[in-house]
Parts: sequence; C-alpha cells; structure tokens
Amino acid sequence: MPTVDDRRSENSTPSDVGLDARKAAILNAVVTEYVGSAQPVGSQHVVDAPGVSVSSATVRSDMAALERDGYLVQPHTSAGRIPTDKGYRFFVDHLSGTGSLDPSGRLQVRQFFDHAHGEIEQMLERTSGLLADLTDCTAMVVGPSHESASVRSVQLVGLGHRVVLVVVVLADGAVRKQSIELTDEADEAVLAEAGARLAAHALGAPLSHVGATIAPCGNPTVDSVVASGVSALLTLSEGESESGDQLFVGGSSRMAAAFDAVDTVRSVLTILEQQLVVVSLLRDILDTGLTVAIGTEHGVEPLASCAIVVMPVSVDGIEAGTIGLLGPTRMNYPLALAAARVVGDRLGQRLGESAR
Amino acid sequence: MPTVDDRRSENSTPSDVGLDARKAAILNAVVTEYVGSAQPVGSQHVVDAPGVSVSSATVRSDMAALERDGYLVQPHTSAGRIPTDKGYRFFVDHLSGTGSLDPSGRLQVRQFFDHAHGEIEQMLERTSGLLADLTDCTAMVVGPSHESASVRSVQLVGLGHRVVLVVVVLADGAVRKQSIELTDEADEAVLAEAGARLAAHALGAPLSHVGATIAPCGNPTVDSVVASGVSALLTLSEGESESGDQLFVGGSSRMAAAFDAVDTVRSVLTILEQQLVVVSLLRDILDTGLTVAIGTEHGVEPLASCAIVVMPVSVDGIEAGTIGLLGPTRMNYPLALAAARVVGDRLGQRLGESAR
DNA sequence: GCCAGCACTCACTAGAGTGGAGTGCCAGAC
DNA sequence: GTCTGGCACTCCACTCTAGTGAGTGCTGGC
Repeated sequence: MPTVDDRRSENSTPSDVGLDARKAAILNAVVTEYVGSAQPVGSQHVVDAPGVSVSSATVRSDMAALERDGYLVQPHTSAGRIPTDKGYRFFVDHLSGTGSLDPSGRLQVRQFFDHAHGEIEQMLERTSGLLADLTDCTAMVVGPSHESASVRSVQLVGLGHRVVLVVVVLADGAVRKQSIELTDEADEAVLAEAGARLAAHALGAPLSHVGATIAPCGNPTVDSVVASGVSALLTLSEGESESGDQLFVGGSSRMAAAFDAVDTVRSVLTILEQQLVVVSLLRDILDTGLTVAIGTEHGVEPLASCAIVVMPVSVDGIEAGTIGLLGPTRMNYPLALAAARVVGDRLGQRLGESAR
Repeated sequence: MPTVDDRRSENSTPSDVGLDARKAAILNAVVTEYVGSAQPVGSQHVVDAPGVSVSSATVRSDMAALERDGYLVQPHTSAGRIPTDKGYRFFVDHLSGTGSLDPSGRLQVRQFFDHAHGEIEQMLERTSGLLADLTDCTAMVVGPSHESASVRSVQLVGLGHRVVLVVVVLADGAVRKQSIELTDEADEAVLAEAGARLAAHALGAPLSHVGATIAPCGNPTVDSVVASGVSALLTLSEGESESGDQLFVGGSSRMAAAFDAVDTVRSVLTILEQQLVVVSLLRDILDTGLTVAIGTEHGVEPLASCAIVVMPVSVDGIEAGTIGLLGPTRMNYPLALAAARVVGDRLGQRLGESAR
C-alpha cells in the first residue's frame, strides 16, 4: 500500500484498490504536486515520481484513463490534470495509517503541552491555535460535552440588593452560573438555607435531571429563593442542551490564504461563525464513520471546495471532544491527519490527567 | 453644520471648518457616493447633491482644490475622485451628532434586547452578532473588566481523587475557577475548613490584592490544601491581568466582503485573531479621545485600509466595556456610529439592570 | 465667480497574434 | 500486449494594438 512518506506502491495489489499500482502512483503524484503548486499537473511533471517509471506518453494514457474513471479532470483541453473529490478520496484512503509530523512540528507540540496551563477552556482555545499553526488550516476544537456530568455543588452567592448568583459545579469541573433577581431581600442565612435545599435537590444527577418542583420547607422567604433557584437550574439545563458543546475556532484567517475567490472565503467564514452548524457538521462526519470529508461528502454546500479532517479526542477510551481541521480540498492531508492525530492524543492524555 | 440626513450646509461658516460650505457639501457627496459604489466619483455625479447647485465645471475646480488640500485623490488622471483618510476625517467630524438608525434597525435592536437572556458573556457574544448584522461591519465587544471587582465567595469543590476545584465569585457576578491537585486525599470536612480559611483570606478585596501567604492553622492536611488554594488564587489573579478583558468578535466574515484583495482580508483577520492586540487597540483609540479611527490614525499597519468606530459602554456612568466596529475606510460611518451608540446605550442599560 | 466648450488623458475592453505547455493518437520497438 | 517517440493539434496566457468613454483641466465669455 502506498505510504505518505515514500510513495512505493509496487506491493499494492490491483484488486484491492480498483486501480493498478502505476495508476495509483500517478494519482498520488498528481495530488501531491497539485496540493503544492495549485496548478494543473501535466504528464511531464509526473514521470519522475516514485512508482512511475514510464514515459510521459504512457502517463498520458493512464491519466486519460483516470479521467474516464473520474479521479482527475482537465480544466480545459490541453491543460494538465486536477484531482477530483474522488481522486482526493482515493488518495486519503490509501495513505499509510501512521504518517507522522516532521521534527519541528513534533517539537512544537511537545513544547505546547509542556507549557500548557490554565483551565480546560483556555487550553482548548490555544490548542486550536496550535493546530492552525501546524497545518495552515483553520482548526476547530470541540470541548467535552457536559450534558451528562452530574451536579457536584450548588451554591448561592448574594451580589447585593436582591441579586443572587446560582453557581453550579459539575463533576467534570465545569462551572455554570445564572443570576436571579429576588422579589425580597434575603440575608446570608436565608441564602445558605436555600442553597442547602437546592444542593440536596440537584446534587448527584445531571442538570437535565433536575426536577422542576421542590417541596416547600415552610419558611416563605427561603421557599421563594429556592423556587427562583430551581428555575435558574432549569434555565441552565436548557442552555446546556440548546447551545451544544463549546467550540473554539482558531486560524480562520488561513481560509483567506487558501482561496483566491473572495466570496468563497466569505461564505466559508460565514459558516464558521455558526457554532451550531460547525459542531453538528463535525458530529455528522464522525457519525458516518469518516475521518476526512472531502468536497460535498458532508452536506454543507458552501464548503464544497473544502475538506475537513475530523479526529475524536478520547480520555481513557471515552469520547471527550473533537478536533477538526478545515482547509481547501487541496489541503495537505498527510500533514493534517498526522497533526490531528498527534495533537488529539496529547490533548486526550492531558484532559485525562487533570480530570482524574 | 452639515447633518447626516439632509446635507444642508448653507449655515456652516467657512471659518469653523477650513472649507467653504460648497466644498464641504461636495466632499460629503463624494464620500457618500463612494461609500455606496466603491467607484471613483466624477464631477457629474455630484452636481445633483444637496448643497451643490453649480455646474460640473465648477465642481471640478472645487474638487481640484480639495485634492490640493489633501481631502481627495485621483487613482489616475482622468478618473474620478476618492476620499483620502483626511477626507473621511472631515466627513465624520462634520456629521450631525445624533444620526439615528433606520426603523428596521431600531426594531431589530429592540427585539434583540427584549429577547436577550442568559448570562453576560452570552449576551455580549450575541451583541457582537447584532452589531455585525446592523452595520455589515465586523463587531468587537469588550466585556467589563473584572480586575477591580472584589472577591465575594471562595469555595472548594472536590472532584474526586485529590483533584479540587477552587471556585471564586466576584462581586460583579464573574466566576473564576482553577483546579488544583492535592498531594493527599482530603475529605469534605477538610475542604470545608480550608475553604473557609481561604474565604476569610481573600474575601472583600480584588483578586490582585490576595496575599501570597496565610498563617497556618496547625492542621497539616488543611494547611496544605489552603496553600494550594492560595497559589490557585494567585494563578487566577495573574490570568486576570495578563489575558486582558474578554473580547467577542462577531461577523468577521464581513471583512471578506469589504475588500477584494484577498491578502488584505487575510492580514485583517490575522489581527482579529489576536485578542490582546484588538483589546489594546480599542483602548488606545478611546484613550486618544477618538470615536472613529480612520486608516493610519491608529498605529496598526495591517489595518491601514480600515476604519474603527469605538463606543464606550457605561453602566451608571462607569465604563463597563467597549464596542468596536471594524470596516473598510469606505464604511458607512453614519450608520456605524448610530448603531454603536444605540446598541451601546441599550447594552449599558441592560448590564445596569442585572448588576444592580 | 460661474459656466459652456474643448482638447486631452488614460483605464478599460475587444480583437488579433504568438508562444508554450499540454494533449491525443499512431506507428513502430521490445 | 505494452510501451515509447514523434507529431499534429488545442487552447490558455500573454502581448500588442486600436477604439471607447468617463473623466479631467483650462480658457474665454457672461
């Protein structure tokens, strides 16, 4: 099977790929060349590629066959060839499984995780920047879902003059807050009492399981505060499910470098601004079992000239987030895959350490 | 003085502006036309503008004078005129003070604030989207600074197996968290005790005033937890000052529509990705007493073809954030100013309500 | 001070010509 | 069969050359 680093393909059998070894080598060479140059690739540029030891005439006839089969296109007659989405698909499907980063990239990753500190949100944000730097793609990092995390603590903090902050800590370390306005002033004792009752009510189960009602204790002041508190919890639960998971996008400026049509850039950026769309897009790709979605393979029309590399981040085998890399279809797939894999692994380890 | 809505300028005296009324009217017309069309404006297009009731020949001679004085430029001989930064500066300096939004924009703002809910961060984020929609600019919203807010609550929440979360609530409702890892397991009682000691230590003063040491209480387990807690507080304090205020950027895709040179777009987006740069840029502009910074008036070179409208958001007279609008120098200044003013006012009111 | 008229400038467009990178095809060699 | 060198062909990208028109500056008269 052809590998990323050395494109030896003599040992790939025609039957398992639908393309004989030489055609596969030619296709690989065209993709690699085109990714680098963004120019249609002619037969002459391919003859020196490894695995292709034939004349340009032979390459031409193979390229014509590849075009018939839908792997390549010509922008016009008498131009070189450009890979189609199907061509890219073949390319990524036949990459070796474990392409790795170059040394300087590996160093960058190591340094990043050695110096990473701060809370999870900050780390995810910075990770998106790291990935963008490594790959020259736009990076999307989705944080772990907190929907199933149980409530570990509920506390009421008075902010003065009838305004009270409900602070909820979840078992995975996430903190949520919601301010409520009381009808009457409440002193510290009342807040403590109400906080204790709320805690008893909500502790141990996820926010979504918090009941809407709570038995009154008899003290009307406390009961009214508790009622407000419960509705705050419900609001929080709602927010948790509707806003989806946290998304961090880094390096969106790279999209401007990737295309020269300014409206492509605009429409891609518009998509990136819609958290919900991006998160569910990544979700969808993962659900269909893909790691790379090329062109129209995902359904989002404005991203038709883009490819997306997705990598789940797992902590101790449990999925705890997603990494996504967005670039033009002519992105550097081996690099993107390697970067996503390495950073995803390290990130998973790191999250595991702090969550234990 | 010329106004935004009707460009009557007969009552402006030459002395107070450096330009006679007709020249000012012509300049206004050129700016308005150019903002709309992005095409150099010829003398013919200006003769019908209000305040200009002369022939194109006369307009031409005035335009030549305006060019001599640096308000206009020609891209090339025999082309129309384009405003210079100085021209835009004159334009904005002589706008009527209170341009207002069109009815549909006002409606949009009203609806937004009627339906706005959730905590402050979420609201600021959405506000940036609203502003971008209203003005077709990229919107930047800087949240209130929490640096001087005093600590209202400190709580330790065990997350299991030696990991403890320090949760700090500030008087303005901001919540900060920092996880710490203990050397030994600590039970609830120890955490409560340590939490109480930390609270006594930190309460009432801003995070930056938290002392680095705290007298031991004798119980070595508690003392070790307290020590970790103090260092967590210091880490938080550090984070507070170094990361600057929270920034929300909305509608960055609008920058792609604003320029047709793709590398201008890229360099502008690159700037927008740097929180610290953007926040201090807005700060600087406000500090120099400007509301609008055009072209190179702010020092950031990659934004030379951009203009920035800045509007402080104040709650009860105290500055509590900043609104910024970023667009090309040929942006719609009256609209941007009006939107920033209206949204800034409403946002200030809103923040006041919930913080009271 | 304003304006009609005039000569002039120069980006933009269209069309013709050219060079070159690339192709498809074919006949012959292995 | 498969590969290859050779050849005719295609068509983009580039250059060059008008031609067009929107725009200018200037001038002389009102």
